[in-house]
Amino acid sequence: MGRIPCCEKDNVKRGQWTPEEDNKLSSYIAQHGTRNWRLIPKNAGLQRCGKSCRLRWTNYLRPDLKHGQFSEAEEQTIVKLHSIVGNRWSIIAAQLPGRTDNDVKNHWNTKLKKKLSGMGIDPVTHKPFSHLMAEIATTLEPPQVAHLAEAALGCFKDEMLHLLTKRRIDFQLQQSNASLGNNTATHINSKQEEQDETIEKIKLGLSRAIQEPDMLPPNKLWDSSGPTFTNFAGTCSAFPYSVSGFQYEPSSFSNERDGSPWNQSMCTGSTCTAGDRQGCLPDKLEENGEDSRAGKEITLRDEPIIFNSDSVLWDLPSDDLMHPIV
DNA sequence: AAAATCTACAACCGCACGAGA
DNA sequence: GTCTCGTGCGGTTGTAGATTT
Repeated sequence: MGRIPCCEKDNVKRGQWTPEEDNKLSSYIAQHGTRNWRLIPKNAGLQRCGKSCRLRWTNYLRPDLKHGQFSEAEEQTIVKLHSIVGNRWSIIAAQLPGRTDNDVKNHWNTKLKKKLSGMGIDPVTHKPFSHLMAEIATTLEPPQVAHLAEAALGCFKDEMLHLLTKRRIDFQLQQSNASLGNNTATHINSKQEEQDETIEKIKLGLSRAIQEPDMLPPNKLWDSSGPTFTNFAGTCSAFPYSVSGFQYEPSSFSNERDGSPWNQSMCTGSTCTAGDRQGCLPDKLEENGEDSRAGKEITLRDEPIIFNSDSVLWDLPSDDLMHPIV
């Protein structure tokens, strides 16, 4: 037997809410509270489904909501928490006062994912793409590695060319050239040179990541004792360590023990070993039982809850958390 | 100026859970 | 234990406005 619908779909209005509807809902809730969502539309004189009313209230009308842009601190919190809990938007939103899970989800999907990708970081694993490639490369035979490198370079090249030829960048280059008194021809030449140089740097960085044996110990790819992404980034300046207006905040990820800003983010991946978990976080969180909903205890496989009031959430001080994640 | 494309965000949908009968 | 109901959640879609061609 299927679930009965929450309302008769024929009789309810859908789509954008009007200011009048917002007023009706807000004033009804101000008087009567949010006790029974199924009854609220009827009693408030709205031709909406109760679920729609609940969503409208929780995501938009609630007086404690923030409606402005996400601050850099909020973005960093989202990135950090996402690297730990994944797409558990309600958990992430609980740490951001005035933000809803829908807000956080939308912001992640529209902006943060792209920002991370633009920084060469996989938004799913939170690992640098180059290291993912290198990790894959360790499982391949040398001829296959060559093909992989070719394919990766193709992707990088297309992406970089796309980015570098964006109108906005042209405009910025044009402005800087204009201020130097350069003409259009030199502008185009310098842009082409910059593309070529960038591609060469990508090639160098990727080949190093794949070839350097020390860089990727077979069974402990992200070991804190190994070479760091900082080193890699140092050899490949085209790989953006920070992107205008946004940083992956190496300082807050910084592991005092080895000075590597990236090791902790690397620990989120499937290759993170038990030893690596000291001071970093698990590759995957496992919940007690099958429930993956907010409010449940989150545990490491055999380890105690990682979120307690004294513990450090990565390097996010516990004070930064609005609500303990349990 | 108009069409095409992109972006951001609101809203919807279906599934799952917990509480209570 | 089972069923119903209310609610929470995450994924997806729709769309208005902005930007680019």
